[in-house]
This record gives sequence, C-alpha cells and structure tokens, in this order.
Amino acid sequence: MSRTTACTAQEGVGREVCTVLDVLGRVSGKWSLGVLSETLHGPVRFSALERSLAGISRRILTLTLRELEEDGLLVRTVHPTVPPRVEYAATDAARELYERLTGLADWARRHPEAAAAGRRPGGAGAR
Amino acid sequence: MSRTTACTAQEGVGREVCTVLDVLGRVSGKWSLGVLSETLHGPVRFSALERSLAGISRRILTLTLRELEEDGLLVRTVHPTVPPRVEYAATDAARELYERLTGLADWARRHPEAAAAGRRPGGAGAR
DNA sequence: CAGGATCCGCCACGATACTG
DNA sequence: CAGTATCGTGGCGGATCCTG
Repeated sequence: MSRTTACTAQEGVGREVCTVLDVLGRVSGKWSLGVLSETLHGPVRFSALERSLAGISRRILTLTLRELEEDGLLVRTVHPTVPPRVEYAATDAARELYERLTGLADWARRHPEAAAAGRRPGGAGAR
Repeated sequence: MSRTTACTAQEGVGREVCTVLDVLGRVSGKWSLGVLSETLHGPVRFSALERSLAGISRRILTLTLRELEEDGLLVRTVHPTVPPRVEYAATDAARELYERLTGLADWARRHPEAAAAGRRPGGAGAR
C-alpha cells in the first residue's frame, strides 16, 4: 500500500494543491473514513471493526489500518493475551482531520444544487 | 465517468461519513483539484488548462472538466467562433469547496508528525 | 482549437484459504 | 482472534489517432 506519497504529478500547480492532494491521499482508501469514524471515541477491536464496516474484507481492513497507523492517524495496541486482542484508536491528529473533513458535509448541505447534481435516476434516493 | 454517486458501500457507518465520501468523490479525480485551482479566478481556455496542468492528457482533461461541470463546480462557455474557443470557470460553490479543502493543508501544517509519516526514503523530496 | 473514439496497463480492492 | 498469502478483477488514467 502506502500511496505514492508526495505529489507524484502536478508540478505545474501551486504547492497548496499538492499538500491537499497529499492529505486526501491519506484518507482516500475506500474504507479509511469509515475506520476513522469508528475509532474516534476510544479503542476498538479488530473484529469489532470488521463487524461495523459490513462488507469489508479482512485483507483490506488490515491494509487500511496499517496505512492509517503509518500516517499517524491510528494507534495500534496489542494485548499479549490468548486469544490475541488488538485495539485501534484514532489519534488527536486524526480527530482534527476528521473534523475538517466533516466540514465538507456542511458544504454539501449549503449547496444542494451541486449535491443533487450527477445523480443517476435509477439508484439515488432509496437503497 | 460519473462516480458511483451516493454511498455505494458503507451502509454500516454514519450518514455523515457517507456525505463526506460523496463530496470527496467529486474531487477525487487525479487532476480535479488542479483544474479547480486554475479556474478559481476567472474563465480559462481549454488549451490554457492543458498547458498549466503539465502532463495531463486531452482525454482526461475533457473527462475531468465534464465531471466537474456535471457536479456544478464548473461553468462551460462556448464562443461560437472559428477556431472554437471554450472557457471554463469555477462556480461560487466550487470556490467555497476549494476553501474548505485548503483547510486540509492547514491541518498538515499543524501536524508535521503525521505529515512527515510514511515518506519513502528513496522517492520523496526530489524527483 | 477542442474535443471524440479506441486500445491498453496498472493498481486498488476483493474472494478465498491458511496460520500463530 | 487477528492476521498473512495468493490470485483474480474492474475501472481510472494514459497514449495515440481522428475530426468539426
């Protein structure tokens, strides 16, 4: 895993875009945000995450956790018991990042026009 | 193109995560942010974008522009002259979104530990 | 000049099986 | 329980050629 890290392309545009791209890369995994939201308020066990994030595979969950840990967004704690017990908790940095990300939801609420755009008639509303 | 739109997975997690995911999907294209940053301050021609975003292919630039337009982030203006002249400009919604996104850069500055994490010794700085 | 049409490679994600 | 190992796949991005 471990995204390309550091603006692999886009040398033409401003440095700020590059930084934003880098940050987005850290949470761009399909399940990264879900994992973060589940670990915001205290340690959560691997199996608990697997249950909350219905549909995720063990492999992807592991990779996602490793990436977030490597990025300093999660702390991994191993309790040397048997059976093993491993817990994951979001860091302060992760919580701040998460807050800013949810700010994007505010944007969506303030811009229904944009939010409604691009909806496929077949699969939008329900589900 | 046109991302899956509307949380295709992640029914388990909160609705807010879903909304954020949707918003991120709108700018997740490899060049979407670059295009936005170039069009923030007034109309820009297709060829101008192609020059600014060094390395982008015509096809991808077109697709990116179409997607952003469909999402209400860009306005496309065709001047019926010959040769044709097409200009793209960010909408107000896009500018607000862009501002919130650059807020993520602030986060990176406030968290050097996280920002520095995951750097591959071989391929970071230079290039 | 601003694209559309085609073909292709890569990589994130996924399914499944095995293990300390 | 909490992972690793292996294999397979869809879809985004890119290269290249053609056109109103």
